[in-house]
Amino acid sequence: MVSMKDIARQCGVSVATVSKALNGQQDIGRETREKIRRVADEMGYMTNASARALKTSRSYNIGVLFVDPMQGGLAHEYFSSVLDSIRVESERCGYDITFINRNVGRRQTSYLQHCLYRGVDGVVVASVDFTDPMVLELIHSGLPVVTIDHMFNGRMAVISDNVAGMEALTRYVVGKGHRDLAFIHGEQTTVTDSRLTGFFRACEALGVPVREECILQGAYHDVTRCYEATKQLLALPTRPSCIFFPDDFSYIGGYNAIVEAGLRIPEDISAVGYDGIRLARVVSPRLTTWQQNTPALGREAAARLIELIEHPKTALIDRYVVSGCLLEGESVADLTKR
Amino acid sequence: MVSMKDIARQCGVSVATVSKALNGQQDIGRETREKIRRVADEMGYMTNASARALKTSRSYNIGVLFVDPMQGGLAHEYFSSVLDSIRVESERCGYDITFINRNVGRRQTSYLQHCLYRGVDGVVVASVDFTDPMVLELIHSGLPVVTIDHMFNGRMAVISDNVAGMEALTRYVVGKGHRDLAFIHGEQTTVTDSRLTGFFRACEALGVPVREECILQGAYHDVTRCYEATKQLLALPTRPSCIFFPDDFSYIGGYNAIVEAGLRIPEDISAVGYDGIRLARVVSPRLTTWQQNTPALGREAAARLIELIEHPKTALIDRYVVSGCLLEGESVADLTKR
DNA sequence: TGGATTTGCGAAAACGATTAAGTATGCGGA
DNA sequence: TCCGCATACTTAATCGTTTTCGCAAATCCA
Repeated sequence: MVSMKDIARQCGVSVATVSKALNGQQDIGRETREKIRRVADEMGYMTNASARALKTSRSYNIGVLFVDPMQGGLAHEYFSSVLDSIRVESERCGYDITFINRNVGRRQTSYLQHCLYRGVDGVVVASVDFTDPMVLELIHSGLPVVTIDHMFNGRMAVISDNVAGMEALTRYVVGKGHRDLAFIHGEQTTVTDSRLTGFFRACEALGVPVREECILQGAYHDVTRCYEATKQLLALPTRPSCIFFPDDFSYIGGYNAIVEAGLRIPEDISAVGYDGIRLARVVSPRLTTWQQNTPALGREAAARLIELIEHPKTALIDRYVVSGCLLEGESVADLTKR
Repeated sequence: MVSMKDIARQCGVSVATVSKALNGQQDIGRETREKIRRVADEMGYMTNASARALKTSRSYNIGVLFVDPMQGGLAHEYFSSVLDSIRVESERCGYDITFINRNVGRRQTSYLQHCLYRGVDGVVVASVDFTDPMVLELIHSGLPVVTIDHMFNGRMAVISDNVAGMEALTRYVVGKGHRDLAFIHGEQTTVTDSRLTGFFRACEALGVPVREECILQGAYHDVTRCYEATKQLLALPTRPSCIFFPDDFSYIGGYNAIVEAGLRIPEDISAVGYDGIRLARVVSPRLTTWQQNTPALGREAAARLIELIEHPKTALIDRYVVSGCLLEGESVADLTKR
């Protein structure tokens, strides 16, 4: 590896001069600077990130804590999409990302220790169990932190508008004339709570009664459980006219149950998902769903974190809400025209 | 941050002693070692990765080059699954992973330069354009490298058995009595070539003729193109009895075309995919496909790379083939029983 | 012309670790 | 008693940068 020392020797100057020339300091003559840069290029010089980080305490590395409760992990398009946009935005700003885990060498440590070990400049925390003490330790450690889809006092948060999104989706469905809704929700999490809130808020506002037996527990991304839940709903004396699924993927389970029962979507029963993953656009009939703006979610999280890292004094800590939009498919019947 | 200096002061020894005690060197007294370790724990000491890397030239960081030609990127479950298993295995061995990209600071560089910048100990190269000069530069740089699904002379490779997999899948289909096959393939890549080879090899061996008009170009992960290609196939004077799709996801396009034509799977026409992603198991009818062992692919790539890094003398460079397995669904009719 | 100021560069310390080489101590054996 | 040799530690150099301070030469102003 060619280092500044080599360039210095080649140019007949000191390493200090090389450093300053390469970093654009002002107290270097134009000619010297140009010569140094040219020679550096010719010799294929590249900064040594470790040395720089050691000296400056800035690694240009941001940690990403991304533990998914139910294995699957990146298999969920929602997560992989958010991760990818975090990566893209970080790279655009000159940062690399490092997955925060509990190993360093052959030992186990905490997430925070791993961050200290790598000297990350900040952390994006997403899709974890926000009650895990180790996660909380990290969040309250003083490191610049941005959380996704969860809020902490005094910490930056980027959140998807689950309440507003579900409220809008519900209003859309009701607007199509549906008055008997069923809701299969995911595991008990902040996100689930928000979506239920949005759902009930819309129903209440629009004067749509909700039957208790039509609110069922399913699970995100779980086709089997949603298949079961759907069968349960179809077996009711009076069938709901539209079913809300935890997400687009789990809708497949509902779809199967519905087809199996000899019913058609949307003629006999309507359905909506949540997420707006690619699958929703390609199934037939196309699924009506609420599209979360996952690219913006990741991008904003990274951008806010970097803002926080680079301008700790002026960056104001607050929550940033990312809005989604309705992805209208063909899975909701228009009852007003009948 | 508490450093070795702090521990040394606290214990009344030199930093050298602290370093050796913490790293398990032998020339330190038992009592001293224990005291130092205890104090280090109490003070919440953590190694500074930058300092260590600077001194030892080992970063315990492996680079992952993962550029997907057609955007989507991690959205493709195949890739995200491979990536995740690379990550898991690396972490198990005490390595972190860094995405290799072309930015450092606000400048553009080559992939190789980025690797030098971060001082990665080795690189896994997957899912890139293997003809890109910048990729080749990296592969031939002398850095420890493992490629996935592509082979270079003198470089370690982990590859999915596309030839054998497709051959086995084809044999299965033919075994079910199908004698008129259609094959929609993906873009021209090594992987596509291998699959076509496997397909034709099986057909030839089994004496199954293949009609020219039944080999069509589709695209991986592209529902629309496969929808079109399928329509084209269905419009033929005599319909093939089974269609091979580029992958499980693009099959959805074919499925839609088939349903639209008023045909049923597998009663009227059969279909198979490739990959074995989750979707294949949850659509109805379940898709018969070849399941690639993506967890093993990523795991082996990481394990081999680390072997190469840690034992450069003894690790033997070769190719490692990961076998998949048949994922039998309900999308292929058994014509032998008719 | 002479003093003040600016400009351009170098010397050296520091960041936090690792490691080769050196030193003090204790102990056994001849 | 003295040598030899472990044992347990310290000293000091080093990795590649950054950055403060200092200094000489050049330039400016009166």
